[in-house]
Amino acid sequence: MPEPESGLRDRLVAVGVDLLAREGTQKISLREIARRAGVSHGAPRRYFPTHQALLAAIAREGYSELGRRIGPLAADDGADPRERLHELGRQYLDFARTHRGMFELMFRHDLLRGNQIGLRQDSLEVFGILVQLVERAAPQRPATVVAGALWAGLHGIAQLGHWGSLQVATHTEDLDPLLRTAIDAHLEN
Amino acid sequence: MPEPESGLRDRLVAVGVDLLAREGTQKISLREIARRAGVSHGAPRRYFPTHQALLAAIAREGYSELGRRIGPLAADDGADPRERLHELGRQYLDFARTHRGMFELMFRHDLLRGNQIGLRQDSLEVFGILVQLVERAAPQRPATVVAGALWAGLHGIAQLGHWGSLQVATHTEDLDPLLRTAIDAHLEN
DNA sequence: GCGTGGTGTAGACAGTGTCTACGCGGTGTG
DNA sequence: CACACCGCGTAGACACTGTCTACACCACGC
Repeated sequence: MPEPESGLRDRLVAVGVDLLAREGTQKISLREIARRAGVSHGAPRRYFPTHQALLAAIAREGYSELGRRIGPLAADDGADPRERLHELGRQYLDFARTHRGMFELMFRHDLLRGNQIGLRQDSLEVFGILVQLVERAAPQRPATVVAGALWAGLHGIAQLGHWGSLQVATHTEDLDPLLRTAIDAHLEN
Repeated sequence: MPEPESGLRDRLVAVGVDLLAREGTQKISLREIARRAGVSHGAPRRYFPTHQALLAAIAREGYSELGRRIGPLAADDGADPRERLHELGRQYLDFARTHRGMFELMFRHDLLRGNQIGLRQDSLEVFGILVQLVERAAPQRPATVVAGALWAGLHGIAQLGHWGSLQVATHTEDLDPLLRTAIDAHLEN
């Protein structure tokens, strides 16, 4: 339940996030969100021109949460950068596992056609942290390319792993060996 | 237009594939497919208990097409297995680029809950080819794990790359450098 | 010749996203 | 003070969706 003291806009987003986490992707229809927020189905239109715009706003909350998780890992204390990357990967996979609906929503292609600016920029912020860590862990390699390939690997592990396709590779639910393999591969040379 | 001499079942699938390629993901509703096949909206129900079942059948055509593309690469003539892997990667990315709707459909999570057997097995067939090539290219490493990580990387590049998120890493539409980085990383050591 | 079953039609139903017209309560201005 | 305005939300319509059910039609076997 969202706190009652806020504008309807924020309440709709909060209800959407909650509903998405609790009941899954197919429940977050415009009308259902409005219903749970206690308003009529036309009300959201004051703040979001379309259903997709509301979904995009909900997805941004996901990026924000993800950034909150892995942001601190960019801090430049003395910790081993490679271990940091491992931790980032674990956080990424854990987020995808515990927030499946949100994770799916965050990378829905159709959400971005109308919302090029917001969502893509949010994801770039996350990507920036990855680049920083790669720069420190493997200074001799082109950081952005390696970080890109690494992110792709991470994302693929999350996507395919929680789908069940990779169980034949790992013979277990645990994706950590794959994560380790991917990170080691990209940092080795 | 599909050939007229076939059962309705096959025609529905063919129309769906065509419609998906031509007009995108949101156009392949049950009723629209039925309309384009020239039958009433209730007809598909004779062959597919639900809309998702029809979509799953359409997705299987995608796996079949993908297998047709990369299947020949498993042939054991004298070609360099690493170059073979490159070619496989290019085919994978090209397929994802030229069949975006289909690619998206093939990995939709909600399609698999009701169709655990079919779709997942199709994807495993593709995975098997990858494992064979990895075995030949890097015999000293655990093939299934490396192949899994590699597939994840490939898939992530396709997913994120065609989304635009990775343009900051490559500064171009060309995903080949990323592909090369990923393959080299996983085979090196 | 007559049931019978496979095949497709057609209508109903609840639900969806979008659009439009309408209220209602406050704020400011003449 | 009266009045117009305006932000905010309501309510109904519309076309569309997926699913369910009852109903024709037509070929086939008894």
